[in-house]
This record gives sequence, structure tokens and C-alpha cells, in this order.
Amino acid sequence: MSPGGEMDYKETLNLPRTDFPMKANLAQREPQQLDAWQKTDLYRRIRRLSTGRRPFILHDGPPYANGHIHIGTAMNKILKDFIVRSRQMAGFDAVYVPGWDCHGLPIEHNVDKELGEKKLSMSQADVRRQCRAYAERFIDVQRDEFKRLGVTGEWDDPYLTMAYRYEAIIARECFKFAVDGSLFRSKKPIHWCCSCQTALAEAEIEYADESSPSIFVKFPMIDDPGHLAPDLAGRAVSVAIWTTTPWTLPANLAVALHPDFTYAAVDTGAEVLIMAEDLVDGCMKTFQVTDYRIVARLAAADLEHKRCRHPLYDRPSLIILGTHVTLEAGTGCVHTAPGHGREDYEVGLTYGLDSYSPVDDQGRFTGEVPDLAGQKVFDANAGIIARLRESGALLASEKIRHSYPHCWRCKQPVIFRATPQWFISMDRTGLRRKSLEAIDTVTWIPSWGRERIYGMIENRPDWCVSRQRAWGVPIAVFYCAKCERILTDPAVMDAVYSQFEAHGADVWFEKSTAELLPPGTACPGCGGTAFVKETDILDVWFDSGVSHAAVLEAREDLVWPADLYLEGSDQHRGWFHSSLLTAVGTRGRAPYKAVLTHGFVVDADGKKMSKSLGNVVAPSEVIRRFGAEVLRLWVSAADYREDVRISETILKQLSDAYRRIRNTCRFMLGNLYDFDPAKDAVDRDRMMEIDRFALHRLQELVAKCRRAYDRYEFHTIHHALHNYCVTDLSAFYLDVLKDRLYTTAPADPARRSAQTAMATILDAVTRLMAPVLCFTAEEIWQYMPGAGRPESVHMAALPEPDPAREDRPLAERWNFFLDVRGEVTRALEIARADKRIGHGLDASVTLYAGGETHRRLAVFADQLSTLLIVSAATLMETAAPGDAFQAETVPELGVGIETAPGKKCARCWIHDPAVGNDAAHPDICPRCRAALDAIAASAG
RNA sequence: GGGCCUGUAGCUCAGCUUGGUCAGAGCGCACGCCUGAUAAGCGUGAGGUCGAUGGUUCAAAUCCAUCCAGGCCCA
Repeated sequence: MSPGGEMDYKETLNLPRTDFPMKANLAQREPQQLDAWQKTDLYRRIRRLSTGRRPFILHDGPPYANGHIHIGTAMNKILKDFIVRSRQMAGFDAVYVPGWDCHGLPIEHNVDKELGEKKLSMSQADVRRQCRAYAERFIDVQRDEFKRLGVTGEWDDPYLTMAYRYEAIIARECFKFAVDGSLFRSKKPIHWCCSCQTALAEAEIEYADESSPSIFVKFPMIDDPGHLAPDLAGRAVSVAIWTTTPWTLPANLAVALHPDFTYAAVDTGAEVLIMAEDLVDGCMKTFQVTDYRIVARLAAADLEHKRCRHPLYDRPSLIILGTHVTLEAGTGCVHTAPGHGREDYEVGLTYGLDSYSPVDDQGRFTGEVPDLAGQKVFDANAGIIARLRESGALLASEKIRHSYPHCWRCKQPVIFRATPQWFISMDRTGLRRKSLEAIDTVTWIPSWGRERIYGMIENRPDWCVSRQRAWGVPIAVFYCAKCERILTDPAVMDAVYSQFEAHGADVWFEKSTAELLPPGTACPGCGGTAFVKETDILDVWFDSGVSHAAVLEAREDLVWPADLYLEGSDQHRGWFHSSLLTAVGTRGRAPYKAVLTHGFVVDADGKKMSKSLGNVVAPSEVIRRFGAEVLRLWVSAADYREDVRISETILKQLSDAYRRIRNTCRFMLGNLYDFDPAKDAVDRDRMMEIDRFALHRLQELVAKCRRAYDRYEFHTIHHALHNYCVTDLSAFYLDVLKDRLYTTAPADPARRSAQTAMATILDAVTRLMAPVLCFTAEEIWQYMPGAGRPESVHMAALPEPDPAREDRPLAERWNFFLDVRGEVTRALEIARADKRIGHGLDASVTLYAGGETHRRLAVFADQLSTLLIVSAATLMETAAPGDAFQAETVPELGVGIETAPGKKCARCWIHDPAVGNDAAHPDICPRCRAALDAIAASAG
């Protein structure tokens, strides 16, 4: 023994030992972990392990195979991963098949940009090949990005909407709608570029200023409004309209009024004009009419269904009502040509008006308008205005500059033009009604999701499934050239779709009608033998909408319907919607049992992310700086049913939380270095009370987390777990345990009791965190003591709530003690501020307790100093002296703080008057002397 | 403009269904302690007119209305 031997005594302590690193180094370690899982084929082993278990199917909504993933995509996939992993660990066979949406305009658009002029000389099949290659490229990019997030699933065998088999199923599902009569052709106005002679999607439209005519035109009323206002009887009454597209007047079928506006009949002397009352003065100025008076006020509803005469042709124009009418410009009476305007079309539908559009592909009037036939529509404006002026129908004519849509490629102004489109009817086969019924068989989480989708399905128009594009699955039907009847012969069409399955949908474009149809095919309606092969492609929402058929139904390891769909709340209009319609339309049922929605990722101020605001957070950047684990923790901490904020502050906070959880586990690992559960574990009834209390608290944590996992409420788990680590473990249990763990003999039953509790806690906490902190849980798992555990935490089960660990009376006692402990720490803090003590072990505490408080504290009397981590503590029933601290939260309690008597034991640092009594060990206390003896005995 | 949703301490969340211990937790921050969890650990403390304004009520973060801010989807 060397003199002044504190160092020597330190050697006799059981201080924590572990190679588990304090610093996580996530950005480096995570990829290594992923490699290791890949090498050991963990995913497949989990699958094999789960054979025969009840399936739980979360069906993946396919992201679009374009560009890198963004933070919202990352959140969505991470949430799905939490669910898949937690359901798996809860005892299900949770197969997860990720997918990609591969067809559609954005990809075609980008390929167009890459190809430039070259595209013009390429066949549609060539363009489609380019698109396919483009999609494949980004599938690989995104797959790597998703895997890096720690998301598990069938990454080697995902579903792709452009897989041949999938394309065949799309065509087959579409055909089902043709067979049952839901699919029909009708005209609808779309953006049309006359110079490119192609339909344009919204994304292909650029807005630019353009100079247009601005004219006011009279529509003389045919039906005499005299009965509405006596002053009007027998007068020449006209409705005044305003338009900036005179060339659409030939297609005029109606004049729309707003149902809520008041309309004025204005006497200008020679005639009476009808317009919105609020706009009268402005219009009169434009018409250069100075002498006028309002002779009557009319409700829009009174004018509805009255007829005007078309200003150019001898046909009526119906007065209708529509809420799209505004008072911002014009007369409050809107010239309506259902074939040339989106709103005109919508309102026209409700009045049964035709989508009349006498304009051809090149933007020239057709023979339906003999006087203008062959003229380009923009060139026709001047002539039309001249004729209106001649006939006296023109009230005013000027020029205006306004924002007008142009073609993204040729920069020419575009027009709205009705062309034949394919629709799926919402009502012919009761699709709307059946879908609404199906909505109520689904669990919507949060519950308002039901209202949202219900309202949408209730009010939506027929589904326009036609797209005049190249990259997609064709609406693979033939219709009779003579009578337009769709060929619904199942045998004939099945043969076609089988070719899709073998060669992809490309065959539709590569082969002629004659090659695709067997010879002698005749129309069952009119006997015609000429058929038109439809070349429009399907809306991509149809592609992803039938994933329930192409994935859930087609794959052996999946089931129909899915247990759950999980996407952002925008998908009530998107995938949830299209999936519901296609499933109800063909199978009469919703394809999902439950639908869970999450909000959107917004910045620190709750604003949406946009490049122009510069507030975009890239997942790759978060991973690089904090690690995927922190990103996952971020997802777990937020209540994702609302919008989720992300910011530097938030990530920093989660980094701190991560470290706290990690270090708490590290401490427990460090104190289990010599513990083998098989040999050293202590039976629960022989464990110390505080250890049983810790297990009781663990039981509460497990119960709470299991409930939260079942409800997909991950933020509850995050808070509970973090709080448990911080408050229950670090601040109390583990702090109190240090003395026992370090100073007693290694095999002392008291120490083994603590280690048993810690091993139990660590095991449970690691399993609980595994679905969220998939990397860290695995890392801890590899350091945990004992054998017989599954090789990977992800092959293990979540901890089961264990009622045997529950001990309410014990918990009640200890919770009361914790209140007392809080009072003592306050008192100690005062003594510390007074410089009377530094470390708690410098202090001796006296608790002055009366009545009930004394009775409840008495059971702790012999362990007070240990639990308070002070050198001495005494419980007194006498009244507290005047200088004692008066407790606030516990009745009848005073706390006296004195400097601890005796010298500080060199080994355990507790002050004890007995230090010095032992001649052989003059620097240590009797308790430590006994420990040394025990160590010597077991060594000898 | 319409439909659905959100707004509690600097941050993440409880509490709101069933009005009255409802103003809470953890983090962060400030200050202090420890140096045998140490690029760790412990303690104490300060912080919110519950988005705003009206209303219902004996009583409202909690119910109602309006407004403001924000999000998604439409127009």
C-alpha cells in the first residue's frame, strides 16, 4: 500500500467499462451498419423468421421517379419505416414493397428538354424508350437515398408502374371500366397549341403579357322580361357582355350571371341594357353614354333560363347562373362558350350545353361556321368585331394588355379548345355512390380525412383519364370507326393485353390495328369492320390508382385490401382518391382498411419550403451534418398529423436528445461489463425496492409506448423515452445507483440486483427505440451482455408489458419520496449558494417530519442518505428549527442541512466519523473496508 | 373566393372530446455543483395575457362567432 493512496482505492472500485463509443459519428457509422445488414441479408432473414405470422401490409404510395428525394419524401418514408418495423416487432409479418410512379408528363417534359430538336425526328416508341431510361436512372438515385435513411423493404424487388406486367394490369383495369360502360368519349376544352398542334398540360403553359381586343357586346333578349319589371315591357332589352376573345363568340351558347348579384336594367334612351348593378357607372362611361337611368333591379335567379339571341347567328343563347362570375371587370354577365373555356365547360355541363368548338387542330374555323371557315381564330377577331359593329351589337371596343397563356416550347399564344377525351363516369354505374359508401368502411386517421375525401368524391366531375402525350399506358381500346362503339370482346382484348405483359405497352404504338386485332373482327353494334385504335394515354393517377391490383393482388406475399395507406394530406385528392375509385369501380370495395395522413414539412416559421424563399432543407444535408438517425428522431418527435417544422434549432435539439439517450444507454452498458444475466440475475422478489421501483416505471414506459406504436403516435414514444432516460434514469435511479455499483464487491447481491434491473431496462429500452433509432438500437444490441438473444435487434420483439413488474403501492411510496427528495435538493442548493457545501456528499441532512409525512418517510429511514446522495441523513419527528428549510410541496416537512461530520472516505467519498478507526486502512470507512475484505475473499 | 386543417413558454410536445387543482413536461437558456457516465453527470432558477377580438357562462386555453397568420386541395 502506497501512501496517500486514493489512486489505489480507485482500483478497487467497479467503475463503468465499455467500448461503446460516446460519440456516435453517425454520418460515418450508418453506412457501415447498412453494409453489414446487407451482407448478412438481414431483411430476408426477418422475412423467413416471420413465415406464417399474421400479415400487416402497409402499401407504399409510389413517389414520382424524377429528381432527388426532398425532405417531405424522406419524412413519408421514415414514417412508413417506423410503422413497418414496429408492426414487425409487434409480431406481424410486415412485408414492405416500395414502388415508383414512372409514367407521365414531368418525365416526358424533362426528356423533351434533354432531347431538344432531336425529338421531332424520333418515333413515339423511341421517345418512350428515352423516358423509360430516365425513370430508371432516378429510381436508382432515390432507392439509394431511401436506403440511406435506414428504410427497410423489398428494395431489390420494388414495384414499378412501367414494369411490363404492371402496364398490362393498368390496361386490363381500364378495360374493366370500358366493359361496364363507365368509360366514354366526350368533348372537353383543353389547352391547345395551334402551331405545335398538340394538347398542353398546365405544366407546359407559360404566362406572358399579350395585347387583346376588349369588346362589349349586346345579346338582345328573346324572352320579354316585361313581367319582371313593368318598365321593361315592350322595350328592346339586351344583356351586355364583355370578352377579350371575340373569336370565341361564334361558339357562344350562353350568358352566365352570378346567382348572388343584383342586376340593373339601364335605360339609355334607345334601349335597355342589363348588367351587374355595381358595374353600371363604369360601363356607361366605357359606352360613352352620359344620359341613363336604372329602371329596374333584377335578381339573377329571375333571369335564369331566359333566352337571348346570338349577336352573329340566328340561334338562342341561354341565360345561366354560375359562381365563377366576378365583378372585377366587364359587366357581370359572362359570355359563355363551353367548348372554349374551363369554367364555361363546367357550368355548361350543369345546363346540359354542348362543348361546341368549331375549330380544327391548326386553330382554324371549321365548316360548321361557314362565314369564317378556314380562318385562323386570332385573325378572325377583326372581322368579327367589324360585323358586330355593323349589326349594332357592339357597345364598345378597345385594346387591353393582360397575362395570357403561351406554349412553353414555341412561345405562341394557346387557345382553349374542346376535343374528344375519355372519361370514367361517376354516375352511370353508381361509382360515386358506391365510393361514398366505401369511404365509411375505412378508418381515417385523423378522422377529418373522411370529410375531406367525402366532399371531394361527392362533388367531383367525371374523371377525365385522357392525356395526349407519349409517355404512359395507352387507353388500350378500339372503337368502331362507324358507330364509335368500344370493342369489348374479352378474348380479343385479353390477347392484346397479354402482349403488353410480354413486351410492354409499347406494342400498342408499334403495331397497327390490323396486327393487334384478329382478322374478321366486327363491331357487334353495326357490323363495321374498321376500328380506331385509341392513342391517348391514361392519366398517371390511373396508373398508381390501380396499384392495389398490380401489387397487393398480384404479389403472393401481399394481401388485398391493404391494412394501411400512409401519405401526405394532398393525397385525398390524389392517390387515396384514384385508388378508391379504381377499386370500388372494379371490385366494389376500398383497397385499404385504414388511411393515415401526415402534414407537410414547413420551415421554422411554418411557411412552406420553396426555392425562391431559400428555406429548403435537403435530407442529404441533414444526414451529412447530423446523421440519418437524427433525421429519424426528428420525424418521431413531431406530431406529424399537423404540419411539421424543421430548422437548425430543431435539429440541434434532437441532436441533444439523441446524445442523451445514447449516453444513458452507454452508462448502463458500462456498468454491465461483468454481468451475465444467466448467472448473476437476481429474482425479482429478492431485488432491492428501488430496483423494483425502476422496473415498475419501466413497465409504465413499455405500456405507454406499446399503446403509442399501435396508434402510430410516435411523438408520444419519443417524449416518453427521452423523459424516462432523463428524469427516471439519469437524474434519479442511475445517479443513486452509482455508489452501490462502484463501491460494493462485484458479486454483492445488492450490486447484482442493480445490474439485473439495468439489464432489463436496457434490453427493453433498446427494443423500444429500435423502430425509430434503427442504427443505434442495433449498435447497443451488439454490446449487451448475455447470450441467447436474436442476432439483430430487428429480429427481436418489442418488449411486452409485464404486469408482474407492476407494484402500485410501492410506486406510490416512491413517488412520495421523490417529492421529498425534490425538497431536499432545494435545501441543499441554498446551502450550496451559502458556500456551506459543494458536493452533496459534503452534507448531512435532517428531515423534520410530522404526522402522515413522518409515517410515510419512516420506511425510507435507513436508506435516506443513499437515496439523497448525501453523507448522512436522519429522520426526526420533532418540529423543525427556525433555520431549517420549509418544504412547499410536502406538508409538515422541514429540512436541515449541516456539514457532514467525519472525514471523507478515500474510497467512496462519503464522510464518516469512523474513517480513521481502522489502523490498516486509516483513509476509508468501515463499509469500504468490508467491501475490500469481500473482494479479497473472493479473489483468494 | 370555396372545402379541410393548424396556431399553448426560444424549441418539441401534454392539457382542449366530458368548461372549474389548466397553465404543465422535457429540451434549450442563466446560475451553481461535481470531476469515478467527463467533448459526460447533478441541482436550482427565470420564461407563456394558451394567435387576436367579441360572445355564452358564476367560471374558458377548453364551447360559439369573427378576424389574423400559416398549411393542403380546389377555383
